[in-house]
Amino acid sequence: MTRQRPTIVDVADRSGVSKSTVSNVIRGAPNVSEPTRQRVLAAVDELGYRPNALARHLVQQRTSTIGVVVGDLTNPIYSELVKLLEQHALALGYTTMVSNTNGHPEREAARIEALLERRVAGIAMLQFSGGRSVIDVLHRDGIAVTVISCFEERTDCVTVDESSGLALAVRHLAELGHERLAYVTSPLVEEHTNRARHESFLRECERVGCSETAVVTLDVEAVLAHDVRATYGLGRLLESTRRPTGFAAANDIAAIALIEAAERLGASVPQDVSVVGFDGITLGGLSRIALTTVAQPRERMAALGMRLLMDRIDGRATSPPRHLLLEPELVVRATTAPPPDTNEGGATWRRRPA
Amino acid sequence: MTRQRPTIVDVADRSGVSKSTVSNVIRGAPNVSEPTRQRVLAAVDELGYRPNALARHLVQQRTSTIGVVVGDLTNPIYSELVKLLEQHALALGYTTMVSNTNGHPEREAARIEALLERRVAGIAMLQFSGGRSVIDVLHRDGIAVTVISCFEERTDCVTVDESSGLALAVRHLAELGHERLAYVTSPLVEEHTNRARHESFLRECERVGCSETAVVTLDVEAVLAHDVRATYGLGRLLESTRRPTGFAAANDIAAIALIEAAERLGASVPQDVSVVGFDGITLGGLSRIALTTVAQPRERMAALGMRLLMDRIDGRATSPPRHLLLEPELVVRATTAPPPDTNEGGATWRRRPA
DNA sequence: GAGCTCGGGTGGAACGCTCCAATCGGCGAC
DNA sequence: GTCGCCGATTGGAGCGTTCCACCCGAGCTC
Repeated sequence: MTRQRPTIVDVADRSGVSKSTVSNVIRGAPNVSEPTRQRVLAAVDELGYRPNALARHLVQQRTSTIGVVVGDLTNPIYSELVKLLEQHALALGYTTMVSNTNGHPEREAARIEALLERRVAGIAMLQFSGGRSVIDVLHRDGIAVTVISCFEERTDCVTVDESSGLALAVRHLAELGHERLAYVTSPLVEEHTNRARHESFLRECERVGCSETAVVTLDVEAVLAHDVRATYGLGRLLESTRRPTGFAAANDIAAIALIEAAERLGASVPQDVSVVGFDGITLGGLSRIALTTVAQPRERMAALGMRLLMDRIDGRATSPPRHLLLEPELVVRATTAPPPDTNEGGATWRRRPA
Repeated sequence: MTRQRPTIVDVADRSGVSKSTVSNVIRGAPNVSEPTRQRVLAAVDELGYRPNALARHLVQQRTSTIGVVVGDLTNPIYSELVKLLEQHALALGYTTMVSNTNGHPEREAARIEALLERRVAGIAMLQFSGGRSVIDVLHRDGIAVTVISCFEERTDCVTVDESSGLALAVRHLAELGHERLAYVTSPLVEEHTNRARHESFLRECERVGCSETAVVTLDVEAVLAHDVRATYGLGRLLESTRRPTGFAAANDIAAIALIEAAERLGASVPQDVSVVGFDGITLGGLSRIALTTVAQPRERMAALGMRLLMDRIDGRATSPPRHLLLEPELVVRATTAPPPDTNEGGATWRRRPA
């Protein structure tokens, strides 16, 4: 730590050229004779010189860093998306700076501020913690933004068609014979997205002629932490004689938490209760889980999202926001089945004694 | 994009003070009179001024960014660790820059290079993709480094005591009556770590008097993608009459993949085969998985790791690397049971016809 | 009233780079 | 022999900050 880091002039001195020439060599500019190049490269090596990106970016007035803002890195759908985005960014010569907001609005605002101060070239938002007001901040700044995996009117975005996604889920349940459906969500699902998905759920319920619906909000973390209080609400719902038999979830994690909670309450999935997730996380494919779900085309979303962002950064795209809507796909596995036969006089399921 | 971003001198001009005073206000330096402060703040607001961290960091010769290098962000244990690390960093006034290497050595080298060019204050390594040679690069650079969740002699590190972890797993299986054990790993587990865990496994097997051991290497991604070829090796092993009945895995994901593969081959867990994981990922607690595992104390690891790193960054810690060894904890759930009774003449399990 | 202190404020030299305009030496053409 | 010409090389301004040394004037002490 004592010794100073070598700079471009140290390299210049050592190789007997000007700093401009060193710069030319480093940046691979043309018009540098081969012998000079070699001499410079040798000096770079001997001194252990490493260019300072801060200085470079400062003078160039642009960075090659892209900010990625995500609400919950722990949710596999997001960690997978982040991974893909990083891959694409890297291929385009950019580095990503991932910010996890943990669902805290203040944290989100702070992280975005930090990204802007660092003059990132663009920002990919995967989720909003503090609602859409952050969009105003970003707009005012004039920075390139792309929203991925949830719809946003005012910026470029690439999402799955949520209403058709929920429609797939509801129709699947209806076709199996379910007549009383419920929408499952968690506090971690951002409000706006949640509302959109819930509305789509209701709309499709109406369309298939299902008039009885319910909503379950599960505290996913509490359920996974085996906190019994987290299942009270669901327990009450499942005890009613006209309990829902089909559940469409806002995302796979909520669906998995629902299965966990339901089974802990003594109901079996899919015999007593059917569950459809939303996202298509890899772990849902495990045969022990075998989650029927509405899968999002992650690879395409990441690729297209990065493309939109690049278009903005390069100024290729102009004012009107572009919205890309992809088609989701229903993946039928083993958490859905026909509802229990209720003709024999009421629910077949009985709450397991505590 | 057309208008220039306001700089500190724009603010100075507008508020009628020098740029030094603006700087003092922004940085919250003392010796600024209240009226002046207000005037400057007003100008900041009107112009939408946002300080440029690049310039600041350049002149200060240090950044408030910490690099986090991780092999596979998709593995829950790592995404959870990254999340925790980011949280701690944020609390200390630092921002993290997460780099996923996807297990590619060249990618890892490139990402570390990018971090160093950006003059990060320190680097937290969660995993090595290209082996430990990167440590040399980091050492030569003289940057603060802390390795978290895998042991590294030459730098500060905080890990779980792997040999005692594997010992817990093996002893648990032995106590249940298993006599033929196998070690399960995947190509994603970094070589060094893998070797250490395997050796610990063998050592403890010997200690408990189990002389028959085997190794299974599962391509986790292929198993999850339902690629039958990925289970061939395991199938052959399970067909042998002296097949192992207890499996200790290098990590939870490998354990889960083993369960998946075994069950697809027709074996039941834990009736035919017992499995112990390593990591303690949250999803392992789902009752449908109920993975018996050796849990790492993630929170403590992240907290201590960040502390070690900060000590280095602030120059508080001096030369000799500090190694923190935490005790892992055995969490017994439902993937382990006594071995099937083999006294009745051989394995009870029979391969499910294809 | 001379000398001091002290709070508030300022000028300017860095920080390490890029990039533009300018320079410099051959070298072939006239 | 002089004149462009052209490739290789260089000086220096500037990117937006921080921070140190300095300045200024008001109030205090003796």
